Amino acid sequence: MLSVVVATTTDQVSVHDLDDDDSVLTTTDLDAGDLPDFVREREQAPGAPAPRWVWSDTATWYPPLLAAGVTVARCWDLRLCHAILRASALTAHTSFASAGASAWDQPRVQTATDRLFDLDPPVRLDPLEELRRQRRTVAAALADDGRPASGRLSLLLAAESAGSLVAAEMTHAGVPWDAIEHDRILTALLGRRPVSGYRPELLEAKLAQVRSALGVGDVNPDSPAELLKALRLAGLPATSTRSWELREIDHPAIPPLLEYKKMSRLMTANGWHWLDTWVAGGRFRPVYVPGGVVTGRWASDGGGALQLPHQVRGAVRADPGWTLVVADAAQLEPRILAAMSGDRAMARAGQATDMYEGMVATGAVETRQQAKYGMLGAMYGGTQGESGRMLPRMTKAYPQALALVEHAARAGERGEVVSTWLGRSSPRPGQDWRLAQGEASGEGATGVEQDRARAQARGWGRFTRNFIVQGTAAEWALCWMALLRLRLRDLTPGGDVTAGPHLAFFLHDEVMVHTPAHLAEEVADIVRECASEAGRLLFGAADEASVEFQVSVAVVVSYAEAK
DNA sequence: CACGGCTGCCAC
DNA sequence: AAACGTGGCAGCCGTG
Repeated sequence: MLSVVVATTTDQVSVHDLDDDDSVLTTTDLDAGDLPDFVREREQAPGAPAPRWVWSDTATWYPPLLAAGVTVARCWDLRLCHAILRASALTAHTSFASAGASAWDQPRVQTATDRLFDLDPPVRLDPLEELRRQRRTVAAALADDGRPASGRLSLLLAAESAGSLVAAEMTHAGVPWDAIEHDRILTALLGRRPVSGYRPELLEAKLAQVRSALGVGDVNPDSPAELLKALRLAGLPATSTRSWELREIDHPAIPPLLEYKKMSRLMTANGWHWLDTWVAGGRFRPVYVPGGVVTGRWASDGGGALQLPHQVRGAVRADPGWTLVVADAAQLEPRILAAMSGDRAMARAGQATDMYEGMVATGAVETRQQAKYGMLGAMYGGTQGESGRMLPRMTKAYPQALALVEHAARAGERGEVVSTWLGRSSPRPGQDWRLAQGEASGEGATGVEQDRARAQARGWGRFTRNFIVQGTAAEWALCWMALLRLRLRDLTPGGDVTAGPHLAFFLHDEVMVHTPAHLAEEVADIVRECASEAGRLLFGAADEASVEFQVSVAVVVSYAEAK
């Protein structure tokens, strides 16, 4: 059963219940403030299956429900699904793809005009019409070979929508954060918190070492230009102030400088100011942006949620009586490549707990390190170093897998679109790119222009090569979380997600569940089961040729203990 | 002085 | 070891 939520004015809502052909059975008009109770009743109605709530945008509708202690089992996020369907190669032949841009193509953030007229974007949209268009478009989806492809696309839209629920619920729950422990970490590494505008004691001392080793009194180490000048004046052969370059230089100023940079980075990115800004009431509440990355990965907005440095992970601590179940999908992208290419030799390696060891065991390479760099090179398009050297070995051992990524790279070099396993498609290259390609192939093009165009083409090829793997890995992760979320929900009494085990953090191929300690082992099993099930959901029933999606699970009090 | 480009480093 | 994908973010620095 689909229930479509429509904002009729800023404080009036209509809910349309639809039958199987999307015609309206009943309509209920409500004050917006009565929506949480209405949704709660529908979700908990005995005997009736919970509806799938269709709304313009989970990020707009769901947080107020969560704040009122109401959760929903399923939804359809029209804005996120719209974006997928507009760009997908599977629906490129439909009127949905060829129509001009509409309000549904706008980003979610309110425009100045919306605020001026006190209108939320959803008020000006017609979710019911949009739903019908999307359903028709999915039904018309066709694969490359002309066969119907609505199954995969439906799964993608469901997974994307489930992801939007997970994102809102995780922001609502927050990451359990021990501010006292965070302060302890900072104080141990940097010295006590200084008054603003000053450096903490240990950082200042480190800087004094740098200055004295360089024989300068006042260089500002935070200005790359000034620092580089000082380094060169002291006779160091530096061409930049990047740590990896400085590491190669043998000079007494280098070790303290590298330490200074590390300390300084910690203070500016995740220091006391970050703590003041982002942690409140023992929770870090990042804002996740589902679909925020072209490949389908999530982005984040504020707080740097997707780059939590290992240095501060000790501050992520379960509540008393609770524990963290941290699960990491092992070698996710190589496994994804094996599964989507149908490469049987690579799939065999992918049945091992450690896929890179599996590649060694099956004789493709000699060492785990070679396997790792070889795979990264294959997926990123590396040409240099160990990656480049391993490429012929990879191609020989795993011809089908390498052919798949090479094919994607060639398509990108020609400016064509590539798609993930479930049908999310890459953007087309920008106008500058196309212009450069056109000019380089025309008469009178200089060698420099041609070289630059070729370099740009190869660059876009590396993007599309990586897109199909990274994007499909993101789809697997969405399915993993969607399944996990529903299983955890069954263990949680009442409406509030934080009353029982719940997802607290997500990072591309890793999830964290905050759970009452006595349920930790049960949760760990569920996490593993959902990983396998996500593999079957995407790639079909398990057989001897299928990849096993292994996860390493740690039951810990502090995030620093995981991995 | 607001803004955007650049540098450098963090995560996967 | 160094350069090969996706991002966020702080601070610097030039520009209008």
